[in-house]
Amino acid sequence: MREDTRTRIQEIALRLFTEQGYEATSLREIAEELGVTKAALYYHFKTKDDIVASLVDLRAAEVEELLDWARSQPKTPEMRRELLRRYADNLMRPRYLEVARFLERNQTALREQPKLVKMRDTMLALTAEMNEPGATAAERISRSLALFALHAGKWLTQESELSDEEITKASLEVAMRLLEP
Amino acid sequence: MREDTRTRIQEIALRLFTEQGYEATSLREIAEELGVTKAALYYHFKTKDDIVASLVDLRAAEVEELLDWARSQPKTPEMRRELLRRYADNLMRPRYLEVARFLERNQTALREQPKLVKMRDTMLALTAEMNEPGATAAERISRSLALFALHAGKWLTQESELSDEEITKASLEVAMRLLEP
DNA sequence: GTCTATAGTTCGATAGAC
DNA sequence: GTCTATCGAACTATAGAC
Repeated sequence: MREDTRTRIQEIALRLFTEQGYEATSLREIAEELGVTKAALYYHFKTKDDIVASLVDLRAAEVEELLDWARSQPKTPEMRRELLRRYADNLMRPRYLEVARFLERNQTALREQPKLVKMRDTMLALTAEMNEPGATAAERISRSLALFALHAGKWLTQESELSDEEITKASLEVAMRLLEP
Repeated sequence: MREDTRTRIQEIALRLFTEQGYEATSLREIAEELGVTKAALYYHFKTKDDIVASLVDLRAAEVEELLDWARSQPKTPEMRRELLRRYADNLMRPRYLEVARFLERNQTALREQPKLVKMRDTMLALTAEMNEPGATAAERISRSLALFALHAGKWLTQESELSDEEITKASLEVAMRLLEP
């Protein structure tokens, strides 16, 4: 049985938005690849922006869940390590990683998307949960960078002979070191 | 005496491309802000893409110079530290940093710009110069991330109460730690 | 060097038939 | 749910006058 059209639109849009950029991808292209006309897309999504919103939703829920968890925990070194582990686990899910990459690459174009603005706030709050009030500038940068290191490994994969697993493991290792005093 | 028009076009384009994105910025907007018509822009630059090329040139020269220097040096820990210092110094120049930010935010839209493709190769070669042949995955990621850490501090500045100097100093500190075994 | 004017194209979005 | 047909608006780029 075939996937429903709505999901297929999301898949194609996600790929094209990531490869070419949001603005550079027209609804005509998406429709053509799906084998329908633009008008059909408008049956499933109110606007082009609505497609993006539906993609953000795929990721936002998990990040917010992670923030809720972090806030329920004491700010200990072990909590920070566990936070990185959980974040790395999320990044392992294929669909999630694809959305993350799409969002990374289209920050400017989507800077006014309300759902994305909210998610950015959530991410910022997440880094805040990794720092005590008295943390130094180097500590703040270092710990924020730790979260980022988990993403960074992924784009190195493209040009490298290393396996996906090696990259994931090594990224987590580097991230963990950034937490150490 | 007024700045020449060509330079003013570059300045306005750089700002708008960074704020709104390359695709989202039309030549009409640039022309309006400059107080001329689109046609005037076409006198100074052959295409919209040509404006980008001229902006990339502002940065590419320094990165290539840095690569040449790195290749002339033995791959020692001290050479890597010195490389970070030089890279951080480059980032301090205002115009250079602005171009870096513009390029970061428009990677997808500009992925086929030949000058940018070349500069990406140069950056990749630069990270390669930071690793011995036998380096582990974690070392490779860590050292590549060190270069990136210098950029990362900059976007944290926006939301922080920290001064620019503190950020720069702290970023270099974090980057240096990423070089350590 | 800068202008007006416009060609040529594409876009997001809608109306209405089936 | 998908189609045809079309709209108004925006875009890049060019031609030619001044």
